[in-house]
Amino acid sequence: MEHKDVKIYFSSELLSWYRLIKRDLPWRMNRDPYRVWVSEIMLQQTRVDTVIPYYNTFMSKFPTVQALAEAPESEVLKCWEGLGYYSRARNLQAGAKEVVERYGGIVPDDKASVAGLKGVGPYTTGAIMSIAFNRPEPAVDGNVMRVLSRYFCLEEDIAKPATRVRIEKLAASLIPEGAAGDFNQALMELGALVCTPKSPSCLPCPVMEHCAARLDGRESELPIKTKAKPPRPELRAAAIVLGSGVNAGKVLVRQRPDTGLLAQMWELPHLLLPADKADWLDEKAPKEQGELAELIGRMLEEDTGLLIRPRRWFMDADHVFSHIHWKMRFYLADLGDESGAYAPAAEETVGIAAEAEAIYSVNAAAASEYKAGEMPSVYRWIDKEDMEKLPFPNLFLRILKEFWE
DNA sequence: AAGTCGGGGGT
DNA sequence: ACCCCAGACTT
Repeated sequence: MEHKDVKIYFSSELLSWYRLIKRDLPWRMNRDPYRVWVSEIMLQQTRVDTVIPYYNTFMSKFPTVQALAEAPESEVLKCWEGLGYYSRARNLQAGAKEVVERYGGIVPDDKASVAGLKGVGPYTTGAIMSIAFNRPEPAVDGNVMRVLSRYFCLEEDIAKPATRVRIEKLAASLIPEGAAGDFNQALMELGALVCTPKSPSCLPCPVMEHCAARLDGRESELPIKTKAKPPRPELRAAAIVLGSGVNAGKVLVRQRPDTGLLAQMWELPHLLLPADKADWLDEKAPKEQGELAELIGRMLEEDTGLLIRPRRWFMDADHVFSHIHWKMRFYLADLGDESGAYAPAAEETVGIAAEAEAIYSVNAAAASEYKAGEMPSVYRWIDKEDMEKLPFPNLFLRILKEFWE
């Protein structure tokens, strides 16, 4: 069969298949460009099943572009809590404000305008233009690169940006007349349900007959993708500081800086330790816990002006981001008097070693993720009800929930 | 081109 | 454990 016919076969069979079996998803209720836009932002690097409940909550809380544009940012972030990549939420709201101010609250049927919105890159531009407006623009995500790599037996590394650009041109050439939205969704639906990353199920595939990778018996070898570097480990000491007096029953939390990792989210106060102190978090070296506890206490005292006394170990927790692996140790602390001290087991050594002092001064200067002069000054005492209002990343949410149970 | 940005589910 | 996910942005 001619190459041209292999392409026509692919497009036509895939489109028919999609129109028969497509899933009934909340954002497919209609083609409201705002609904499409929100769904595509949420779906960036996030699975459909994860997004669905967030999407429903988000749309009921912010049903229109105007509603989103006018909402307090903390409410938007709270709706995004646990979904990850929080800059998506802030960029989405910035985009909503731009649509209100520049386009009268109507998402423009114009590629350049859509592409100019914050958080909207090449994929999302194509998705919005094709799904909401049925414009013949490609929408190439991980699914599409995988499906097309296999069907056409492409051996380019899909981790390279240049590959996506090339596949975009191929994808554009496959769009059937007048069916851009359905076809682009069909490609992704196939990648999500049939042509999956591992062990693709070729038998039910609507285009298996002319799939080059399958005909070569290489469907499980494609696509080719260089693997990512493993996340670097970071050791962190954290504290759950219990309030007293008017703050009895409350815990000290702080808001992160407005840029960078977990920007503007709330967290329990913590401190980065040098990488060569891995044994400090080794449970086989409990004698070091006194030093670690004193360290986090002193950092918090300096930062808050409060007299903070770590009392005992609470729990250890690991959390893995894409590029960092946090190994955390949490201490319970309170606002003790000068006589208060960390209460170690009998065999533990209490006191602050010279080494610990050195680490502390490094951290206070610049060694944590906070640059000098950017230490978070926003501390707050919260109870369980306050926790429901402020946005926390999941790692701290889990600790707080465990603490209050 | 490489690094920065979350978190969870599948295998 | 490792992989990937309806990617975008910064350097």
